[in-house]
Amino acid sequence: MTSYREQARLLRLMAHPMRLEILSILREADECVCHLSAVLKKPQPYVSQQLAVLRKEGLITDHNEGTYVFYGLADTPAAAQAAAILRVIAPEARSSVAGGHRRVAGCNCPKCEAEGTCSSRPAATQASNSPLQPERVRLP
Amino acid sequence: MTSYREQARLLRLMAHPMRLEILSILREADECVCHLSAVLKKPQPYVSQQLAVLRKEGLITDHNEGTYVFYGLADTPAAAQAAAILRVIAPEARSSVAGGHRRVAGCNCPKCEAEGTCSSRPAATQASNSPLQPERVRLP
DNA sequence: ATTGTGTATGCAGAAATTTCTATATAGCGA
DNA sequence: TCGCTATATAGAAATTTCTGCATACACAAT
Repeated sequence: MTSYREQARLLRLMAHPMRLEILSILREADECVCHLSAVLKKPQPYVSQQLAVLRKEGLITDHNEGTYVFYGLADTPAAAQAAAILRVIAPEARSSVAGGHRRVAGCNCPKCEAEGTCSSRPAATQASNSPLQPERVRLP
Repeated sequence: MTSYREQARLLRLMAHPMRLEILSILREADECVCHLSAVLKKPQPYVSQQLAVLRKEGLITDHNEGTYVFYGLADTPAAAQAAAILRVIAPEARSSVAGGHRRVAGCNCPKCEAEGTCSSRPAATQASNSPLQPERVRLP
């Protein structure tokens, strides 16, 4: 039986808006760091740090695909409990596209690029959408 | 739909060993402050403070019985979510006496006094402070 | 009024967390 | 190789939380 201290530890990991949203996103699909950064509208180092916290506690795992690092829920008892808690506090699916990857402007990962049918082109919304990331504008 | 911030707020309330144990106890039965203080082996002001935190957020409610204040899970959506989370992280009942009150040495509340079959009876507790119970333990 | 008991609250130092900036590492293509 | 991109990490400041302690409050009995 897990002690209250351990249980509180798991809850504390989730008791953070960003980490909670990250877990909520990863519950549906694996995503890369830049994707999370774009969705959460937070600077990449900040997202990376929160991911490191979750990874250190065994809630999520990472795997590389080229230069991209994809994160997903781990296959551990703690992660299973976290998923169960997520189902309790947010039974409904998060994204509009149920159970899938949601393309987002500002992410260049292959997973995002593969989906051609995106309503909003990155170029149109990038200027106003992500002022947190240093903008890399490619001149022709 | 509740935001991640609100959800994280609820989780943070529970992400604390003492508060978690308090909720776990109150899930089974209403208890007075002195009872919780004795069970948790923590000074009364400390317990009261944690109870105040939970009460302020609407997770628990209190009602007076004489000088005693009994706390129990509130009848709010937040409390219902908390109970659901408790069932996830600790499905089994906490106390040996399932679904009931557990007498504890150091608590003089009428609820504890009513149960006569206790292994350790505090010798110096002849303080007849139970206005609701006619049967007082009185020394001649 | 005074005493005693149960409970609530305010406060201060300590400890932990949040969040940012700056910088380092690593893979890929030219 | 170099430059670019994606990610990780270190450090630090601001903020919040934890926790023990003293004391105040409420109420009943003396």
